[in-house]
Amino acid sequence: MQNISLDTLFELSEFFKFFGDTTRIRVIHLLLSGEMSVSAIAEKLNLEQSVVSHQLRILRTANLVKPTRDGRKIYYSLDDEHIGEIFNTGLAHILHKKKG
Amino acid sequence: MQNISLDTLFELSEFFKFFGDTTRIRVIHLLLSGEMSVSAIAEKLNLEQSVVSHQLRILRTANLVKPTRDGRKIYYSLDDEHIGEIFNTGLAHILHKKKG
DNA sequence: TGTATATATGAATTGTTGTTCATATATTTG
DNA sequence: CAAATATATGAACAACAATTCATATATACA
Repeated sequence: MQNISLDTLFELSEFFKFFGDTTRIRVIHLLLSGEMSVSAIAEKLNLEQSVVSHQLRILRTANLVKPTRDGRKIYYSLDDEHIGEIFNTGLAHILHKKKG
Repeated sequence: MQNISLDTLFELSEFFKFFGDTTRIRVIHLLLSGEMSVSAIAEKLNLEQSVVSHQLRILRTANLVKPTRDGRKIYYSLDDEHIGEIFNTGLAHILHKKKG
């Protein structure tokens, strides 16, 4: 293994935290299929609008999603090439584990 | 994207949580080079023994690491083929981001 | 310009998680 | 078997994070 700075390891753990919440992982999963408005996300996931907005702000601040306004709706999409890769790597693990 | 059950998405977020803590990611990083005793981990990471033990228990319960006793020392090693893959995928993201 | 709709945000609350400290358990060795 | 060493664990505390609720901001449209 390479020599990785304490700072980088900290950032790495911070990065994984974004995937470590059910609400956010569900939002991420949804956006893997394409952009979606806040209200559509809330409806699809059966969550309050405020919950979705709060979590989207966290993801947006981290540049994991990006907003595009169209009228009064704001469409969010994934803004990072690596998100799908990370998601799928983790998913492969879960599914593999399920099989035993 | 596939249809992934709510349950699986929950497990996925729980799985990523293990990587979402500085202490744990540092332990994982260390163990990527091979097995190591609890005291050696604590010394190397400059952490209290108790802190390391507590976090190792979390990783052990999740079957991410496994212990092997040798005398009074207990050596921990990674017990999951996917850990390195996940770690490196995340790391690639961080390093890529650093470059801009 | 007033009303409705879409989203964001702040404050309070609640739940969760990590660390600390003290102590327990297990193993080796004198 | 007592003392020393290695690790584990429980309880208390502190820090943090997610949700809720109320409200603010922004846009569209009559």
